[in-house]
Amino acid sequence: MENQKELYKLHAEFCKFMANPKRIEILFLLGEKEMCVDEIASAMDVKVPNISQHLAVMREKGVVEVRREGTKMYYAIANPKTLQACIIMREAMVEQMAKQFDMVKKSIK
Amino acid sequence: MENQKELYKLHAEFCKFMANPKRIEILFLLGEKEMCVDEIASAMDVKVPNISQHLAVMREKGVVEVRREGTKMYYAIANPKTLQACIIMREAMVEQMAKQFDMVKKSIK
DNA sequence: ATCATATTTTCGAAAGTATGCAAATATAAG
DNA sequence: CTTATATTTGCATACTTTCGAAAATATGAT
Repeated sequence: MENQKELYKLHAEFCKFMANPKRIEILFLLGEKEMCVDEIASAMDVKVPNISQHLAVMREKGVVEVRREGTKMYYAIANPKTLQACIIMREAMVEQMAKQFDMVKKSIK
Repeated sequence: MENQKELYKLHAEFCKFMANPKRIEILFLLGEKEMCVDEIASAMDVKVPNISQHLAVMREKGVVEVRREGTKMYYAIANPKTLQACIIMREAMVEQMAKQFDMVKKSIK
């Protein structure tokens, strides 16, 4: 029964990668194709060390996988379900915002 | 183009509710049925004010909705997609753990 | 009004996270 | 071996999150 708590802990730990806008942007970029660090950095207009740190977070959690090619490190999404879940979560957010906007509209008129 | 960044910010903000094991547990509890604060608190064996704080986070983000009945506040999931996405995210995590475990096994023998 | 019950808010301490920059490391090519 | 390029690490600082205890608020019943 107490293992449940441990599972929720792991689950939250895994999901923490989504608590930062840059990491979500990285996930969507990698959804298109695998990319190396400086490609991601210039696509996002963010400094390389910062991207590298965010990739480290995603790597530790097993969200992305990495492959070396010469001096370059190519990052890719480890499991497409991660992106799928992220997209559904965004849909839920957008639907919720629409719902709340509707309520505001109705309370005005 | 810069609106993209704003969307990722909102997306991350919304997803932050998943960055805590107790909030994930609350989401799964509410997936079964709507519940009031002290029901959730005793189901989870956590102090009521703490649950109330977590529910406030989830309310602000629009993850849960609330309905008053006398002195009690009944909480429910605002959009079932939120739970669906959360379940898929957990599947991704479990699959990833299995994959990593396999790699460890192979590197031992 | 007063009281009991349910919930929320506020405060402060401890722990955790984000960011930028400089320094360190790893690989490839000359 | 030296240099150039790509990436990671360390560290200081600022910011955020979590939680418990106590105080505040809201509703319903006496």
